Amino acid sequence: MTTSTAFDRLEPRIQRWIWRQGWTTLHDVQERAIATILDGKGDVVIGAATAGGKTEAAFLPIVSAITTEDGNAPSGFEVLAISPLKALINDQARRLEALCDMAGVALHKWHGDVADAAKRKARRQPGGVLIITPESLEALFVLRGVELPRLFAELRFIVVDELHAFLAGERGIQLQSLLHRIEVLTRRRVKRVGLSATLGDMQLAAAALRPSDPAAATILESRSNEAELKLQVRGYQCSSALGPPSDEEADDAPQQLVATRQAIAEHLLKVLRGSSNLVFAGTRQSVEVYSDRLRQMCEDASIPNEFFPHHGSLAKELRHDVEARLRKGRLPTTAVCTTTLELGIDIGDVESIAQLGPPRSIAALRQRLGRSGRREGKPSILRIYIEEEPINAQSSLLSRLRLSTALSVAAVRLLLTGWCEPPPQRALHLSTLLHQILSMIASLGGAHATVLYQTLCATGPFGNISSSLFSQLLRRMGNPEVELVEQAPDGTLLLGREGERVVEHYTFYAVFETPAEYRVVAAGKALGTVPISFPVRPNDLIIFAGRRWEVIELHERQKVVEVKQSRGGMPPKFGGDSAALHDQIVKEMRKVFTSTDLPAYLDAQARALLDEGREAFRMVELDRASIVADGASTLLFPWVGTRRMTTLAMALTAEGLKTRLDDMVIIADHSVEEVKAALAHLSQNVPPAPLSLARQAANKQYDKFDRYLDEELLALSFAASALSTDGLPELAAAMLIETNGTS
DNA sequence: GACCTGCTGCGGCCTG
Repeated sequence: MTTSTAFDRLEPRIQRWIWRQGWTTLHDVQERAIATILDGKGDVVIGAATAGGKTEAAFLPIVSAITTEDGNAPSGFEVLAISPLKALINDQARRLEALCDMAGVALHKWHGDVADAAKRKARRQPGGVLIITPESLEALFVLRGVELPRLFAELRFIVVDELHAFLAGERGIQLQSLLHRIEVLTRRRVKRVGLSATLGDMQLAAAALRPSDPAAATILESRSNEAELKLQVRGYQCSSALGPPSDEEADDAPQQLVATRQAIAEHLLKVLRGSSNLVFAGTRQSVEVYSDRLRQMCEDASIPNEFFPHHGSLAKELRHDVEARLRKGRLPTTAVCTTTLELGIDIGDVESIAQLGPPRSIAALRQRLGRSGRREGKPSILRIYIEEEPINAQSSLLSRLRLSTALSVAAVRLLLTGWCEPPPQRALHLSTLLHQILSMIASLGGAHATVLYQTLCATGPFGNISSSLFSQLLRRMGNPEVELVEQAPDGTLLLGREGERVVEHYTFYAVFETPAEYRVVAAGKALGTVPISFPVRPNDLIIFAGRRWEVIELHERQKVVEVKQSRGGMPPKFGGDSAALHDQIVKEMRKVFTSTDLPAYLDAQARALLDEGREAFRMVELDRASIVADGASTLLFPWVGTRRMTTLAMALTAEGLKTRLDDMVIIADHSVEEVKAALAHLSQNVPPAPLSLARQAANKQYDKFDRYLDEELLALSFAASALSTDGLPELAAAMLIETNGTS
């Protein structure tokens, strides 16, 4: 440690803690973070891989700074640390305990599972570090508004863990709003430190950390070398003659799909057995199918099972068992999982990653890849498995294009260039703004409209809300049909009847919606939850938690499904929205089709599939045309992402066409000539306003509090978040030119 | 045809 000047600047007790860890050097990013956090005035973003020492990089200097400040017991929290998961708070607290202890700094964890007594104690004697979820912080604002100025009077640092998890979505805006409201009540700017995975442009992380002044942040990225990448894309296209389909699935899935899954499962068993791995299956249903199949195969071969399911609808205990087994690393363990194992939960290093089905987000793919090859000298291993259906002369063009194969190749090409999606463009977030208005009124015991606007919009994170739109929203909230707020004679806004009902319920604090569910219980033990929308009746057979069950009883009132072990069954359908594709990925797919190289990372079957796709692409001259007749309908290939596809389809609808949307294609129930006429009109005119397109869309309720908005507010919200008419005439024109160019 | 996250106060009962 003799060469480290950063080390010398730490408080002696912190230095002693470092010695005690047996560390001989500090990571490069830790060295730089110590200097930057102790010196600088501004914010800091620390970017490093999972387990890259980010937590220590932030907390060594921060704890050092608050110990040296004064010897007296503080009368308020000095550090506010926000984390997106309860499990991460527990991990974090475990890692920081000894450090804080040694430095004489208090450490309080605070989330829904923390005992009431500990929370009361923290409120009575606030000090040191508070680690908390956004929802629990929200609850503090709503329930303890009067105490907050005292609790945060001595605040010196705000740390946001897993900052990248807050980049998109309502939860991120909620967090920005809460942090801003803290600075409003303490009347000073508090230094923010964000800890993030290194994904794409780190300036975007700085903007999420402090939207009002991203330039004030210093960005520190870990310089650690990335591991070598070993990569394979494996194609599967089985006819029904191959593989023994399991009898139970045969009713639901086509025979060849069952055979394909069998072939993929056999390969997974062969290459993954004996080591620890993660298999990202894409959907919870697919997790259930594969983990059940793999367990069955182990049993049939009389070998111990190493394959376990992990997804958000499984009971906490079951998930913890899998995480602990991976972390301990004594037994070979493969988790078949959804995005639940993408975030920084400590599961140690794994040998390889498998991705079932084409990746739809490069950011997520990079995040997954970061889970393997972390040990010195070990490569990252990624296998992508693709299913395509058998084709014949009658098959549709969309099947013959082998879109899953092309998408996988496009994703790998982008992964290798280092590109990844930026977070989606800023939306209006009216649902969360409505929530924050209610929260502020509850917290302050009433507030004037100008204070709300000033705090949340003029200086806060809802900066793209005009004062007239804000008034429109407030009027709606005060509408006698809605009754969220009412106005006192002096103009102060108070909670209305419905407002009180909503705010007083404990479900108020989270800004995201969760569907109603049944709990699944076997012999008194919780297995997890299934959506209410999934029909279950007594005697039904289901696959759940990687095993097979029979439903004994359905307790409708308690929302409990009782099951017992059984044979056979179907996995539940969990539902969900479809994922959006970014422009860049679809653009890259077109390049994959028009180029001729066969990358070495494709196996023989995947090469054959890619060849077939390219052949189909050339046959209909998609390299020169974007509009293809397909029976009575016409297919449009704009080669743009979901957002611009949606906009184009809605613009065509406004031109009087009947259209449907697929991933890569718009299907119009019209002749090529009619489609061309509509495109020509779009290309020659000022694009329609997104709002007027949005007004014709059905089902615009997406977010938790959208149910309180009227049609016009919903249309505004939908237009801002789902549509983009930028370059629409040019897109229409380009599609026509290419098409006409062929004649 | 995708995924994930989170939550308070209080009444009632049991144990030492």
